[in-house]
Amino acid sequence: MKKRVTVKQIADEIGMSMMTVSRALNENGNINKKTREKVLKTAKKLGYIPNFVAKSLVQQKTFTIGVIIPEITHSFFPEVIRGIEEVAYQSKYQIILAHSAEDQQKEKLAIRTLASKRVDGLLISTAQSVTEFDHYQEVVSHGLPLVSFDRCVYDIGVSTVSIDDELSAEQITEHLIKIGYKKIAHLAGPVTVSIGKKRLNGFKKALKKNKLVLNEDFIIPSGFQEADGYNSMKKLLKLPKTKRPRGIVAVNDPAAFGAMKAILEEGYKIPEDFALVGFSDDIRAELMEVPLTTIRQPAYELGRIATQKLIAHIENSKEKVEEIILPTEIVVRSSCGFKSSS
Amino acid sequence: MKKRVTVKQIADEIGMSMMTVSRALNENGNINKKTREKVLKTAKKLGYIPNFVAKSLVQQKTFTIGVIIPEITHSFFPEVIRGIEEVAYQSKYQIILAHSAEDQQKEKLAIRTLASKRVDGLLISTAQSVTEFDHYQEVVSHGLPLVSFDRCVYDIGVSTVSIDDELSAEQITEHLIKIGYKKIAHLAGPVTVSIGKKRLNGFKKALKKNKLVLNEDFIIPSGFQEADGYNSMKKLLKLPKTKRPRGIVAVNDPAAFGAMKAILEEGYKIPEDFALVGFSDDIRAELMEVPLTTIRQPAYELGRIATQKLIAHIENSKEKVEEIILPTEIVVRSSCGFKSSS
DNA sequence: AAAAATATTGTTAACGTTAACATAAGGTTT
DNA sequence: AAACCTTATGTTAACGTTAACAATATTTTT
Repeated sequence: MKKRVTVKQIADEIGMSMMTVSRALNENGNINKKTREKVLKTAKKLGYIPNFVAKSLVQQKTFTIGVIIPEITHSFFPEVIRGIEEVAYQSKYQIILAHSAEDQQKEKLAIRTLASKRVDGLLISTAQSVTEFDHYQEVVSHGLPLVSFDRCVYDIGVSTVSIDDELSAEQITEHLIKIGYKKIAHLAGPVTVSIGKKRLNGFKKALKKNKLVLNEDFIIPSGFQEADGYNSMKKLLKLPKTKRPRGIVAVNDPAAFGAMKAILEEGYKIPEDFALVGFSDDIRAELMEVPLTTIRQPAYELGRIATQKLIAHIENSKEKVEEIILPTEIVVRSSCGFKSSS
Repeated sequence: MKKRVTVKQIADEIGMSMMTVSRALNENGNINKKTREKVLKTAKKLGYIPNFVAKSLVQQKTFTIGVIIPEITHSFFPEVIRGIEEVAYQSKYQIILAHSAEDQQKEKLAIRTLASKRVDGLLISTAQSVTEFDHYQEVVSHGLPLVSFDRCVYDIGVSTVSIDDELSAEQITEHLIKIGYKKIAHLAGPVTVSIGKKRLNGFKKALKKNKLVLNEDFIIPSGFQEADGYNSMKKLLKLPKTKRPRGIVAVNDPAAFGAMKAILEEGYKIPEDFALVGFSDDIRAELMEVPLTTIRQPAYELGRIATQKLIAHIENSKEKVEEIILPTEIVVRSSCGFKSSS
C-alpha cells in the first residue's frame, strides 16, 4: 500500500505551512487565490484523500449517524432507511447501520459501540425483546442526541417520531366491528414495546367504545414476526368452535401473514371464516392470497422526519424535544370481509 | 453536555499513568490484576466511553466497512445487507451504508466520502448508470480493499462475488424454449453493468444453442426498475400482432413486474398470450397476480460471503483475489406456462 | 510617510489514544 | 550478592488534522 498523502506532504511540496494547506482545502478563512489553486493542484497531483478520522478527533464531530433497526427484512424498514439516508445525505452525514435482530443484548451492544465510534446522533427503533431502557438513558445522559422512531421510548427526554398507533389500531378494529364482527381477537406484540402496548390499547378502546365485552382470552401474546402470528393463530384454532373469535386484529402485517397461513392451512376461508387485518401495509399485503386490510404507515416520510429532527438536535442543543405523530390511512382490502357499496 | 471522560481522567483519579489505564482497558500486555480491577471500576464510576476515533487514528484502522448499494427497496438488497451485517458483526466491524440510488455521481461521491472516513474496506454493487470505473480504480490503487458483489466490475484486480448470471439467464431462457416458445424477447438491463451484459449474453446463448434466430428488435434496452419493464413492454405491445414476441425474459423481477402490469393492463393473459420470466426471486414474485417464474439468488449468502472475503482482504493483504460464484436455482411458477407433469 | 486596517501566512498546542522504548521493582539463579 | 529474568509501570512521540493566537506582508487611510 502506498504511503498515505497528508497535509504535511502537500505543505512540504509547495513550501508552505500545514495551516495554509488546511485552509486552502477547506475553502474557509482568508487565503490567497493563487495559493489555494496551487494547493488544490498539488493535492490532486499527489492523490490526497482527506482524513476524516483526524478531523473528527479535532472537531469532536464525525458527521455520522447511528441507525439501529430491529429487522431489516420487514419491508417497512428499508423504506424508512431510504428516507433516513436521503436526509442524512443532504446534510452530509453518513449512516452506520446496526441490526439488533430484535435482540436486547445486540441493541445494547450496538448503542455502546456507536457511542464509542462517536456518532453525532442515534436513531433507534426498539427491538422486540427490550424490557428496560437504561441503555438509552445512559447515552442520553452523556449528551448524545437520540431520536426514537416507530417503536418509541417515552419519558426519557428524547424526541419521538411515530404514527398514532393507538388511534390507528382503534380505527382498524372499529372497522371490523362496523362490518359486524363481535368476537374479535388481538394477536398482540410485547407490551414492553411502544407499538405493542399502544396497538393493544387501541384495540381495547375500540371494543369499549362499541360496548363489546373484552375477552381476555382473545388477547394472544404474540410477536412481530410471521412465525409469531402463525403460532398464535394455531393456538386460537385449537379452541372449540364456539369459543373462537371471528375477527383477528394482528399487531402487524408479518404476524397477519403468519395467521393467514395458519388459517388457510387448516382449510378455513378468509374472510368467510375469519376476518383478518394487519398493520403497516407491508409490500406483500396487497399481493397475498387474500389481500390484507391494513394500516398504511408513511415509512419513507417517517425516516425523513426522524432524521431531520435528529440533525436539528445535533446542530442545535436547544432544539425542542417533541413527540411527532404522522398520519396513517386505513387500506381496505378483502381480508376484512368488507363489501364496498359501489 | 457533560465533559467527556478520557483515559487521562481515569489515570489521574487513580494516580497512575495513561498507559497503564490503556493497558487495563484493553486487557492486553502485562498488568497487575488489582490495578486492572481498579481501573475498570473507576472507568465505570466515571462513565467512561472509549473513543474509537482516537484509537482509529493511532491504529490506522476503523473497524468500519463501507457498503454501497444501488436500490435498497428491491427485496434482494435488504437480504444481502442482513448477511453483510451479520458477518461484519461477528468480526467486530460496523457498516456504513450508502445508497447510490442507481446514480453514478452519487456512487462516486460515496466512494470518496467513505475513503475519507477511512473505512477498512468497501463492498459495492454498481449503480445502473455507471459507465466508467476510474473511481473504483482510484481507491484500489490507494490500497483500499474492495469487493464487488452482485453487479460486479471485473479486471480491476478486486474479488467479486456473484451468481453465474450468464448461465442462469441461459437456463431460464432455455426453459421457455423447452416449453415451446420460439419468439422470445429480452427486456435488457444496461450492458455497462455486469449483470445487464451477462444476462443478455445468456439469453443470446440459449437462442443460439437451440438454433433460434436472434431478432435484434427483440432485445429491448430497459432497466432494473419496475417502470423500465413497464415502458419496454408497452413498446413491445405496440408492435403489430404478428411481429410480437410470445415469451419475455426480463432482466430482473422488478422489470418483470412492470411488464406484467403492462400486459394485464391491456387485457392480455399470462401465460396464454405472453409467457414471462424474471430474475432474482423478489419477495413479491410468488405473490403476483400471475406468480412469476424466476431465478432464485442466495442473497443472504451472497452478503455473507462477500463480507467474509472483504474481511479476509482487509486482514491479510496477501489474500487471493477471486471471482466467487454462487449457485442459483430456477423457480418455476405459472407465468412461464409450464405444465408440471404431475 | 506614519498609522491603521486588512489580507495572508505561520506557530503552537490540542483532540484521545496507543506503540515503542525505558525504567523500576521484585524474584531467581548461581 | 552479583547477574539475570519477570512483571509492572512510566515516558515520549506519534496518528493527521484544525483552533487559537501570533506574526508578517500588503494595502489603505490620513
